[in-house]
Amino acid sequence: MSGEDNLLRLVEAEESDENNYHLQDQVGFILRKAHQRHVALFASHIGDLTPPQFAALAKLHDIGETSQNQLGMLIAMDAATVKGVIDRLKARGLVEVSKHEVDKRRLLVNLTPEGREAIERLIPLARTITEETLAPLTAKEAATFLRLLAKLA
Amino acid sequence: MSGEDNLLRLVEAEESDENNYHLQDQVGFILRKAHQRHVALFASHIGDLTPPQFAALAKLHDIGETSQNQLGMLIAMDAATVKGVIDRLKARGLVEVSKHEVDKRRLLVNLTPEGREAIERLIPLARTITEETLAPLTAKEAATFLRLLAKLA
DNA sequence: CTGATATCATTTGCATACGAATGAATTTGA
DNA sequence: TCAAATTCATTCGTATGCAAATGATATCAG
Repeated sequence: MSGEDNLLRLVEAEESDENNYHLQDQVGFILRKAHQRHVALFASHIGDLTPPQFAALAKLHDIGETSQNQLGMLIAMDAATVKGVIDRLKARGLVEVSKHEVDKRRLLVNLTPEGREAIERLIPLARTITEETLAPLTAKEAATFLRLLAKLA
Repeated sequence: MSGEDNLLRLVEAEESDENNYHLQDQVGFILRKAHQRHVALFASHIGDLTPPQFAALAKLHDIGETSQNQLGMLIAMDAATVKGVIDRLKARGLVEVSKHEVDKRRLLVNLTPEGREAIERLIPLARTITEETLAPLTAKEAATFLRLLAKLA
């Protein structure tokens, strides 16, 4: 096969690195898969609560009563999404809501005693999930990864 | 304030690093936010296609006709999810489906000419999206990040 | 050859996730 | 002060994402 033939093959089959788009190398695609893996790990340890539900309970445990909107800000959910999450936690008796006395637009959300018991029981499991998610990395790699990931988020 | 008072405050308020759980430092939470940011960037450049839809078209462009199930494997979607994605792409005329002649269980999926035109037009935009997603990192950091992220995914 | 097993696709149900529109309440600014 | 702009929450529509159940087809094992 001549050099021209090789060049022709490259061009026609788009095999050169510059012309060929590799989905599996794109940051967005790998980010989506890494996120999927984490969610699956989470579900394997905490089957009756989703990561967003856990995030809501953990944040309420951390900061105490707050408005639904403010909670959404803190756990990176828009208003429509946080409403659904809180509705489901409320239906299960893990949070309770009340009207803000002064600002009647606001809906205050707080843990119930059951919610507090649940989140305190689950936090150790969450630490395990974090460890397992990072298990493919060495401690040093994990620290580097978290630093860079935080810059992207 | 005495030393005992300080210790007491630490214990009661759970302010020690070991007792306090910081949601915003957990890899799962940051992973979710980084993914959200990428999806938003994607939408700002490619408004009429979602990342999963783009992934399906890009993979079909890469490997040609394949079964719906096989495509799902390649783009990390379960059977139920990939069906919805393909249904919507089909409704827009970007892919077409046909029965496998031998194995009657399989549904073959392929790009239409319109789908091919679309994905070839969009791939340059996807490269830009990848660049913008990684923009907070230096080139060296981005390479490190992608290497570690791939180990997690 | 045939019953057990496995694979492919579909459907249902539930849970994010977000844009857009809406209504109620509050804050701002001229 | 009071009309305009903003904020908070809700609702609707669309799109993943996955578990579980189901039906059709194909493969395997005895």
